[in-house]
Amino acid sequence: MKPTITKSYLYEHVARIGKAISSPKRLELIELLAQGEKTVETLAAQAHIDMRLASAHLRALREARLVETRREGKFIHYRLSGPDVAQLWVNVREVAEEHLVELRVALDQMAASPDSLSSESRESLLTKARSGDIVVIDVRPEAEYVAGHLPFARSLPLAELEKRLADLPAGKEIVAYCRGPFCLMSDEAVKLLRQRGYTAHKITDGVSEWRAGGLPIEN
Amino acid sequence: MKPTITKSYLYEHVARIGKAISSPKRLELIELLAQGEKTVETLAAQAHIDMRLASAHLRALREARLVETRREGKFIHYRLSGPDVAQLWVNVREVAEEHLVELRVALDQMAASPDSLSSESRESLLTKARSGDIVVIDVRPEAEYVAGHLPFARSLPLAELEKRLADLPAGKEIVAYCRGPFCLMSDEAVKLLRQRGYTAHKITDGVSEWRAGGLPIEN
DNA sequence: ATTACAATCTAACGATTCTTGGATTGTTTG
DNA sequence: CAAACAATCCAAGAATCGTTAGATTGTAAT
Repeated sequence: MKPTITKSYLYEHVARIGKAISSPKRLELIELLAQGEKTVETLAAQAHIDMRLASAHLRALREARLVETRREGKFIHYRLSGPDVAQLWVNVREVAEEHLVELRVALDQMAASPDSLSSESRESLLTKARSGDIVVIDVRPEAEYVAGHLPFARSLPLAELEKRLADLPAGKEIVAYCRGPFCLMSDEAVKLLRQRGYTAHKITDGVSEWRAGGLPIEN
Repeated sequence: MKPTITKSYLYEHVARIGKAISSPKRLELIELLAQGEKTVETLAAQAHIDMRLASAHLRALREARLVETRREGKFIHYRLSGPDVAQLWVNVREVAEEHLVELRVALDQMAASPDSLSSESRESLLTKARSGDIVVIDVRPEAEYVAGHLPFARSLPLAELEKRLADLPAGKEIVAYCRGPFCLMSDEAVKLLRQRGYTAHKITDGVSEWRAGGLPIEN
């Protein structure tokens, strides 16, 4: 039996996307997947949830066609079904930041600790990084760096930062970034670097925000 | 008692936006409000739902801060809280069209009846309208035209089209538009015009899509 | 004041959704 | 074949959501 094509039939399908992004856990999974393809296990670990719960949420995302899967041995790798999905996540988050006061104060409160370079434009950061004036470090897990990173950035995962401090030039200004405005890894990195006498800042942009701004991503 | 600022607290707020757009009815209301501010009564009528149900859905949208209200006598006018909300609607709909096959076939089936100028670019349409090669008509209710319309378009609501046919130049090509890809008013207008011997086409763009494409809106 | 009417509020039912626990499938390795 | 393990499936209780009906609020007109 064919579905009757009414107006409400069309809206129902769009609402499937809305339902998919109506759960905090699923949004977190989408943000994690925006950093690159991951297995259910790593997704569950990084979102701090049970693997069975992660699987259930991923099922919902897959039914809304926002994610796709690929089997490799006994692992199943999930990925976003397109760059537009990461773009949608950024878009929804920006609308939330614009209109929900509670969210804005929470973000301000977070950003208060290590001052971020919010004033700095993306382009000027790019030219400074190109010229070598600053060193841009990607503090996410290395796998995410490999999947795509900001131009001129080098990988220096937060977990290894302490033992790999020697890799960093002494005098230069360090700029750290991670998964985006909701991610705290760059804050921790900046805190650590300042304790060791470095001049360090963070930017709130992640790869998705950078790409949404129309700027290039290296691979 | 202050809310604890955890990661999940942030995602919960973004999910409020997701929840707001997870209902077909609410999406339809958002699309209607994207055409301009409206009272609860007109919203209920145009969405073909009970006023009390419309009120309940509008309440949900207001709690997610996607709409705002203004009282005028015994009427309460609702409007989107910003242009970014209309943009979000377009964005979500585009993601749905991209990934949900059922939606795409339904749209194709609809667009089959009066062939649309999908091939035509927005810019070339704009230049043809400016030069007077074609006549662009806005077949939405006049109030929506007043709230904002495509450049060089004239208002010719579907309800009045039949008695105001004399307003249209005989030889020229007519291009009709309405609220967007989900709206059928332009299809009906084209059907009527062709029956009367006019050369008529439709474009699926509405004001929101036009604006999302970076093009100007007159007022 | 009384009436009319737009809009909201309250209550309640059925239908979903979220989450957890236990069982099951599918693949690799010994 | 058996054991180990990633991932899914299934079932069930708690919580939330969508919808309808009736009652209520607030403003304007008579």
